Amino acid sequence: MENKKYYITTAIAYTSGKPHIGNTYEIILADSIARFKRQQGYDVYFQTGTDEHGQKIEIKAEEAGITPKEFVDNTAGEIKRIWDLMDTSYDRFIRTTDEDHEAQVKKIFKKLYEQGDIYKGHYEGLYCTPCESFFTESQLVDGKCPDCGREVQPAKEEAYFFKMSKYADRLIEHINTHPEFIQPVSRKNEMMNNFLLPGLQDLCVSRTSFKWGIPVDFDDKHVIYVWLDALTNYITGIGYDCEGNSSDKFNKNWPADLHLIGKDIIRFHTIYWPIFLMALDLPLPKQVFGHPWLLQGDGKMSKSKGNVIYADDLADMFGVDAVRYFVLHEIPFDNDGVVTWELLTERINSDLANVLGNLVHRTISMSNKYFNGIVNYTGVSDAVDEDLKAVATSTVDKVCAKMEELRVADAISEIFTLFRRCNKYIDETTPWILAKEEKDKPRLETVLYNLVEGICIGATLLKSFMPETAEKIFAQLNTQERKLEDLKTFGLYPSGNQVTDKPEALFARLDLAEVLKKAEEIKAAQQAAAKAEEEEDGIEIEAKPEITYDDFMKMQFQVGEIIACEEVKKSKKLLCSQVKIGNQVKQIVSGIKQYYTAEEMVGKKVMVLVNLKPAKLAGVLSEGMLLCAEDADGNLALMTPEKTMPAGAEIC
RNA sequence: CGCGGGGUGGAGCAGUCUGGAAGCUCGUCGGGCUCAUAACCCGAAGGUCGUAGGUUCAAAUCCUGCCCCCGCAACCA
Repeated sequence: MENKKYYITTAIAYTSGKPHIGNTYEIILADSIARFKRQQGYDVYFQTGTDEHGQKIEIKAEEAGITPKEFVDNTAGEIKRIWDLMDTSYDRFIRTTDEDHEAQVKKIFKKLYEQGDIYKGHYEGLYCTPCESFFTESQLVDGKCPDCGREVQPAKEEAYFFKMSKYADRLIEHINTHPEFIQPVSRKNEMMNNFLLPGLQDLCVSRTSFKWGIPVDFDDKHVIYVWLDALTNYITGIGYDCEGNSSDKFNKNWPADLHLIGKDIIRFHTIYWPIFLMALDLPLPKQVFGHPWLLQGDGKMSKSKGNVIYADDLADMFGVDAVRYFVLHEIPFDNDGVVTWELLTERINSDLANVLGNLVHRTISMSNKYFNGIVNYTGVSDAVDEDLKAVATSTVDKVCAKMEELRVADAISEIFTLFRRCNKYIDETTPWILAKEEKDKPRLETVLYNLVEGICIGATLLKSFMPETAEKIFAQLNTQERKLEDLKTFGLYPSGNQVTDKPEALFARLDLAEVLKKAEEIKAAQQAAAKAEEEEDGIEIEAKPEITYDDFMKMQFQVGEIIACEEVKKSKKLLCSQVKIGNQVKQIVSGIKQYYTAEEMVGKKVMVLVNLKPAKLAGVLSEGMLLCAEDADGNLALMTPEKTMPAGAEIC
């Protein structure tokens, strides 16, 4: 009989830049699940890839002076390189610029249009012609364009929309009758209450504002906008054809068993994607798991802070399996995990070097020391053996149960419980004492045999999570992985087998000070690179339309003195200042809280745009604007007169 | 009242859905051991489970109010 199939996907990564360790987590998680399913005997198909279209890429490519295609070739290459480096066993790396994908997406779009699910409408809003942008009512400044300040006109841009509402009831029904569909379940209510029950809005599925995308084939002003392009990779990648000529691979693998995605895009995968599938008359994926994130210990990752952690840097320093272990272990199930150099070092030293590495090493060393590496089962057992055996043979079921719930971190913990049990067994049996008496040698042989056997069972289970390490263990023990069912039987290691005479440490212990020193070097290099990039390109200057001297003279700038300042409650960025300008005092709210404290503001002489129409910010009235210089990272510096000037002095 | 996540011994987390003796890893202290990567094993100290109420025979767990932290959104004049 053919093995049961299992189709698993990751989200496709957006090719706007190099993925950091948090992005890399997803592929490692998916790989572990895929490998484990294979170990369980499933016929697994594992797809990952890249999402390569969109305005952002068009802009980035232009900045870099290359074509969008060249740009995404670079980043997709980089992403694939990291996926490969992390030893991930995907079957296809799909790119949304792949020909087969593009061709099929066009056809799907056309089909949905022809059957009436997609209709031509228009995106309505207020349009600023010079800026070529739409704005909503709330974005306008004084009823004018927030970018250039000109008049805006009500305008319509032609766009295609997908009729979401048509399928909403069916989707609600499906979600209610398939509680396992959205994981973790806590997300289900969020989707229902926020989107489905209030009623779905039709989704805009085309754009005319940029070109870098798959053109709508019957209307080439339009390109197909992200979700219809990106989500469909899950079916186009395995050979779906909407004209009925789908491949065998598709027929076998669809529907997907698991879409593994970040928790930020659950909505797209549990609402839009199922609805697209319904429109195509295809079955829905069995499960969508929105995993939590791996976060940086010291604030958001940013290159200019130099705290971005990349998988390849980590792999260089610690090895691929150590990185895999860390990210898998650190993210329990539905809570975000944290990555810091300290935590990484702690986990590697404690779990990998001390518990696992040392166990394997000491066991092999003793086998060599006492029996020249020959591992014999002599049958001289003892009551203490029973608990070891019980733990060893029950681990497989525990691991399978955890994996069934996608609790990968817990599954790994179960395996390490076995390794810890083995270490304890050594203390219980004191092999070094047995070795002193010739009459105890048979018992000693069995003790070592039991240890080797326990390690083999653990290593087999470890293989999906740390493939390279498992192989190293098998090589050192001169054996191979087993089938999972065989792990319930204790004693399958061939008696009389010989282990290596040169055991090698699986993981070196790390010195935290040295790790931190290297981390500092990486940080410095990263900051230098970020700075160089900025200097090389200069700061992006977005040219505004030319203005006349009269236009300029309309603006009244004066020196103001901050005579009082307080934080605006309920706002992270706003400070509210009382500014003395000549004989009057104005209240001005500014988004500078992150750069200045209320106390240090007081007494400063600043440059003020005085005749700006008052507006409310976070509910507080603001009657002008404090002028600041701002760099690419958003750092601010107030403009102050270079020589002492009285409050109220005109700036011209 | 924008949305969401969180607050459990010094650190990082599990446990909360399905109330019923507060658990894991690290660290600290004490002990044991010497096969091993100063690793391993045992023991101990350390927690009003953010806070105030409520429901209950029983609350970390259910309900209500409040405080604090972190994302996102908004505001960044």
